[in-house]
Amino acid sequence: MVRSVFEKSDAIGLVAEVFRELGYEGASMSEITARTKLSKGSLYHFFPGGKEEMAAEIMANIDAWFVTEMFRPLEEDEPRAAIARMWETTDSYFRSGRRICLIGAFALDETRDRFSGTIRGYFHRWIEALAGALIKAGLRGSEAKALAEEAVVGIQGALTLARALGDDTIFGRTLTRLKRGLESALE
Amino acid sequence: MVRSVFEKSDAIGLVAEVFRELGYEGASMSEITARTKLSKGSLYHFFPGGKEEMAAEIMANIDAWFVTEMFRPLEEDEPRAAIARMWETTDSYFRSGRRICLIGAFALDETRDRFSGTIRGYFHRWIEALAGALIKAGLRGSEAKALAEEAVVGIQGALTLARALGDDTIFGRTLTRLKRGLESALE
DNA sequence: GTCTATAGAGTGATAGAC
DNA sequence: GTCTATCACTCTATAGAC
Repeated sequence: MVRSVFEKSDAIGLVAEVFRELGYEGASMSEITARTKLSKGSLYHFFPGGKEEMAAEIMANIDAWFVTEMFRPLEEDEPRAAIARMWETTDSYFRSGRRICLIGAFALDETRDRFSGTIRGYFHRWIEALAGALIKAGLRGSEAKALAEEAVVGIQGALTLARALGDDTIFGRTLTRLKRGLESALE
Repeated sequence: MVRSVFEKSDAIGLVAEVFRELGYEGASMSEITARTKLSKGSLYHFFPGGKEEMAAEIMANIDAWFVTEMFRPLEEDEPRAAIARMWETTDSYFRSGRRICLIGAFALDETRDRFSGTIRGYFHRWIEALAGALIKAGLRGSEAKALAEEAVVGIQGALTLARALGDDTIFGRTLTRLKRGLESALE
């Protein structure tokens, strides 16, 4: 018998891509087993709570990644450098718009009610961390908050339109516009 | 026996709200019958093609509404007045951000593959109609296109964040910002 | 031997179609 | 309401690591 041994963290990444492509309700266990090549035994071993636990762990995993790679740098590092890295991180994480934001997608339907704390926390911290960096870089609080909100709104909207239009250029174009908006406010 | 007689157009509106709340995969036939009070018999009478036909007709219906109320006015009426009305129509249609964009939500998961033509056409026509009005109002084509895209991106992003954050103010704030951006470009 | 990870048939419930 | 397919999930068996 051939055995492939996975770590739980591998399973989280594989299952995450299925949820990202199919949505929470659209990702059936049989599609998850088919696409990940993980058996039900493995999946229920890693996630005894089933689909809901899978999604919760995936979201926690995404949130933790953003905290490490983006939010904490914005909160703690030199603000202008951290903001510059934020744009790069955003473009590479979302693969120039070809990959959607799972947390944003879950926010749109009733899936939100299962995970509302994580969803709200993720977007709230992103906006607050960016606004904080803008304040440290010299902006007034009200302007910083407005620009941070505008940036996160723009990123989410561009992800929706990139997929809706099948347009590989709109995400990069939007990031460039948002980046310039912040830079001109900081001059 | 009490009978409520529905027209197909009534059924479309009722079922649309269920899809909007639950998503395509999340909206099971039993939830649709429970929430609309329409029997399975009525639903299959109106939509012999089942769920997929329901969703297709709902999207066509939404698209037609936007063509009449927003896209054709932008294309044919006095541009500044049509743009001013677009902001009002957008705010009231999406109920100040409490109602999501069904077509945008369908774009995010594999549901998109079923309806990609309608989804693409809707957003493409919105951007083109707004850009056309901006050109008629005096802007250069490249600037008009960029601002139109920015507006539709911002509307979609604000809808996502309004639901994600449970924030009733972000949608109105975003519309005001986008409106001012267009107005200052037109001065 | 014990233990964990895996495989996948089997469960009752519920899906969408009619 | 009735149909069959598929749903999320359970459970037994067993492979390999120790």
